[in-house]
Amino acid sequence: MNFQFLVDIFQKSLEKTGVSEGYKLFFESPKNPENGDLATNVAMQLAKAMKQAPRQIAETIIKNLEYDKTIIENIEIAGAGFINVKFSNNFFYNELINATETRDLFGKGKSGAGKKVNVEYVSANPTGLLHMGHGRNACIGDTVANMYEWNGWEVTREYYFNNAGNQMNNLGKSIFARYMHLLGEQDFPFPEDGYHGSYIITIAEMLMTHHGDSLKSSTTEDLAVCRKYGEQWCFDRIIETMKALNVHHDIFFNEDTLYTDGKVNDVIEQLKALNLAYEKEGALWIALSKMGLKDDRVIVKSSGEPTYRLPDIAYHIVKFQRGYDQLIDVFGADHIATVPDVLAALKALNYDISKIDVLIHQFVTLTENGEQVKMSKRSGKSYTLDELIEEVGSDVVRFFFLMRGITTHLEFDLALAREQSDKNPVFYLQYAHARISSVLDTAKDREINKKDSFDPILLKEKQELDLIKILLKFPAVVESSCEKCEPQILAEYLRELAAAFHVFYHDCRILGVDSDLQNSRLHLANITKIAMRNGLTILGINAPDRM
RNA sequence: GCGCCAGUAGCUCAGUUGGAUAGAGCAUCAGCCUUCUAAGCUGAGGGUCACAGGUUCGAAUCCUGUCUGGCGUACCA
Repeated sequence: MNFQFLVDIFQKSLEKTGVSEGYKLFFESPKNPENGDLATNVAMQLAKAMKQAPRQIAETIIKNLEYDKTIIENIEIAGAGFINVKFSNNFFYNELINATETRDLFGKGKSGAGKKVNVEYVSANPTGLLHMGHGRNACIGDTVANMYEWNGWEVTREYYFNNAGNQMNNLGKSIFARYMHLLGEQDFPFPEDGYHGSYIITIAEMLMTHHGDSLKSSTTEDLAVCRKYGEQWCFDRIIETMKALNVHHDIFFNEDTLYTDGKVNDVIEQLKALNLAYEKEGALWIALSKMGLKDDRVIVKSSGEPTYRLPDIAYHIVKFQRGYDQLIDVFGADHIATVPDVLAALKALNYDISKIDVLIHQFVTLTENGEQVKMSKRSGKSYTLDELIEEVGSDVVRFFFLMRGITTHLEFDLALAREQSDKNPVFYLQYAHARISSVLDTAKDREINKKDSFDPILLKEKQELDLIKILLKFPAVVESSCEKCEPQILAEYLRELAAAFHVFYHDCRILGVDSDLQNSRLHLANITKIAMRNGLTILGINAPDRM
């Protein structure tokens, strides 16, 4: 629904009233339906400046209002000075016709037409299997990317593959130690902060089948083989897990290319040229204190290895140079410390950081029977994402990760997720879709053919009008959930839509009523199905025809 | 110590640039299937919006302080 016309006619009325500033004209839908379809508080905002009672101002505004009475049924003053607008049913009927004409593309927006966005998500190190936290990240990132696509953006989905640095060496050493153990060298020391998971042993076993004891001499090359082998194994498994979760990427950006292409050195040179990097105690520091932050940080360790901040900066520059209109990073709360540093450095290097949107999601806790299931990659005791998907299915996993706001801590209730019943919230949505499919199938079986057009005026029951009104919000919800990068808004909306459909279905028969009414109701059911399917598709969840 | 996120019904969470009587799901209780899928629908109970101040016509929402939990505060990522 497009309410711009409403803003326009109010704007005109305000001009006629002689008001030109001191207010922000906007409409919101009142909680209580008795207060109409849309309301504005503009009269209350003006009360002080105009030195008049809000209700009196509202009266003047309404008097100067010119509007089409076939579209707006009623405008009245209520409460402390709200102006409530009630649309006529005709308005909704026209909008419903417009919506059905978009067919399968209902909800598709154009606000991003011609613009390019890069969404980076998951970006887990290839040092192990994905766990719950990565799962939330993957679902948020993938869904945000879907939302941008639905609003007309050209979307690049990217995974930053940290295959350089200390953690990778650590992986190589852990694998090598297990490899030595398998060769009977039980006393070979396991690295102190090594990876303890059983998958390391699996990798070592495979390594032994391929290489026998040829790596035993423990040269740098041997360790590099372990490292590379482990990286590939982890990468393959990560891809598999994401595939099971309906998550994919267009680009896997390898961190090590930042070194081979000289991008990291470029950053160092540029920072030095701006006098923003300096040597101290054998390390290279970035002068964040000159950029408005509190402490300077090391970007190249005294060992000669860079810290994560440096490649992070270089990587963002690479993304900037590809010419996106917007860059989105999806990070877990544990990465929060790096964000201000990277942004400050990019700003100092003259990049427009207003194009960067960093989404920080809070942690996931997995509970079962009121007890927390801990997950830590290095200790090895973890409930992997694979196991979770295997156990409850991808649809449930995705919905559980998306049904909460990204800034809140998410409690993943395993018992509830396992529940294959009406208690499980995702089924409520899928069931609405399956029900509609079933009715449409039954109609076909009975050789009831939906006509090309329908008469919306026949849809005059309260349940029908309620459903229509909620249905018409769909495109705006797709747009605002994208603007706010908040999948939860869409998930919550779909629950509301499903509820409105279930009530309609319960109270209004679709098949077997008067044939014109039957035709109109079939159309209403059909467009509801399309909205539900499109919404679920954006969330990456299946819309089943049968349950 | 400092920074970020959070604190709303028994539990998990919504609450749109400050708005009208603070909502939903689950749980509890009471109803509804000879008719298109009961994984559904209807109703009831359930609240000091962590606490204390402040801003104003109006605060769960904004400001200040306090308390509680999570994350961070590395020459790990």
